[in-house]
Amino acid sequence: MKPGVSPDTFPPRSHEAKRISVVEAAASVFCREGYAGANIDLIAAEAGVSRQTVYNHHGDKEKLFVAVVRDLTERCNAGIFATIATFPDQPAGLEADLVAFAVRMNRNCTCNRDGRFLRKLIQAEGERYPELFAEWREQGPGRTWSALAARFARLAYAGHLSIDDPDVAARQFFALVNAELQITFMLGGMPTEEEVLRSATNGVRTFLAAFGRRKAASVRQAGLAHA
Amino acid sequence: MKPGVSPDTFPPRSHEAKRISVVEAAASVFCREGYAGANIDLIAAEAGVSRQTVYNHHGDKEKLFVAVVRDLTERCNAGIFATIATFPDQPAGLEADLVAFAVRMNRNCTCNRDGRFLRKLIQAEGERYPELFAEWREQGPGRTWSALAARFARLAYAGHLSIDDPDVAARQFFALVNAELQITFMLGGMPTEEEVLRSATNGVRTFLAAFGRRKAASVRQAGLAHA
DNA sequence: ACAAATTTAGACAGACTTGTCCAATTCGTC
DNA sequence: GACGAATTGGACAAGTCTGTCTAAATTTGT
Repeated sequence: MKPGVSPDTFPPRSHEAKRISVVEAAASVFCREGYAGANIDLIAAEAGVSRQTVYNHHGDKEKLFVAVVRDLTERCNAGIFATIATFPDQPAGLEADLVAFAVRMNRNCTCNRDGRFLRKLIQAEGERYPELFAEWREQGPGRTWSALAARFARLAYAGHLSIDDPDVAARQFFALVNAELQITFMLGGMPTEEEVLRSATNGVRTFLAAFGRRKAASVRQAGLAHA
Repeated sequence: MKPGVSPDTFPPRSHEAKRISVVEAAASVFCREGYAGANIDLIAAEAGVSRQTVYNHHGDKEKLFVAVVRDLTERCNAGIFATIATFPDQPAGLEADLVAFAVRMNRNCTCNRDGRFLRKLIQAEGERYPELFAEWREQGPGRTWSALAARFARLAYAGHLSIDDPDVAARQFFALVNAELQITFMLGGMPTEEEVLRSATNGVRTFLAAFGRRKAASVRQAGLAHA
């Protein structure tokens, strides 16, 4: 991974810092302009380094692009798993806890800088790099859905939910919670805190109406009705 | 709209046919390569015309791109409204009818060539042409959601569903029905007929569990469980 | 303070694009 | 069959971009 150096002395931090700076600037420019439209000079300028430094670190444009996607995938996955770890296993108030979880997921994974960038790169360039994005698919959604499904299964086993197929339920949870943000996502925009909360609230409410234990039948009519 | 011609004789059909041919080839190339990566020579070749003809018809690359998006938007909207017209207002079997409707929607609008192309262009270039895609947003999703919400409201009023907010329900219906196709859509792929059916079936089942009238409480456990 | 490695700015060739121009050809129509 | 409009292919200038190279300046560790 690291460029060849003397036995025990590794390159100064500034070296690594610049590498990161370049990758981040590249992520931003690739997303804004597309792969073909991205300009190495612009990336260098935005990273605050010279063009030559970009080539020294990453070889060529395509390798830089791959590095960007790998980087984003890794960070996003880390964020997703960290957030899944906060899933409410022993909920005090199920609706409130699931809403809070959904909002965390949105804020820390789906809507943050890395999440939006990765999504856009996948959408725009996914077909051009099949193996790269197949890798993302396995590492990301593949493991993510399983992990989330396991949490829902546990919640069902503990009697808080009534679920036939945890995998389907997990995917539907996500779909419901993001239902009102689709168009904003499509255009690469950043929903407001309030929109996220509203979409999550409406989504969780419907999710519980479908999968909630029937004991508390008044759940759906309880809260304020967000338009 | 049409280019200036003599009073009563309009250009031969071949003229218009080539215009269409160019726009379709352009849609394909813009989607595959992105705006910046799209090459006019390639578009011309794919359309089976000379480069000069492309310029004769559309002026320049940007105007051609706008024409492509307008064209796709128009056709997609027409398809969407035509499909919404087949919404089951007086359902014989509610679940089966809604599944069939969802499958129609997917096949004729979301997953067909125009739908996939338009979605990709919006995702990739939406930020670069705010007013163009704002127009799409108003003409497309804006009116679509209203129309669909109205249908659900009628269904609720007729006693087939129990819905608080028809707009929310309409968005959630779409989200649920496409829940299992998200990743395929992201990568610009085309789901199989079977995947579409499965996602629709699972989605409608959950939708009815949440919004169905309680009379038939056994709805959720009825059908075969699609994994 | 010194020596080695890294970074920088700039020039550079090669390739590629866009959009224009033009003469020759083809096509549809009368 | 002949006329006029549309189409074609090719050449073309102007601009942009990638990736390389070099010599000078800077930074880093010792």
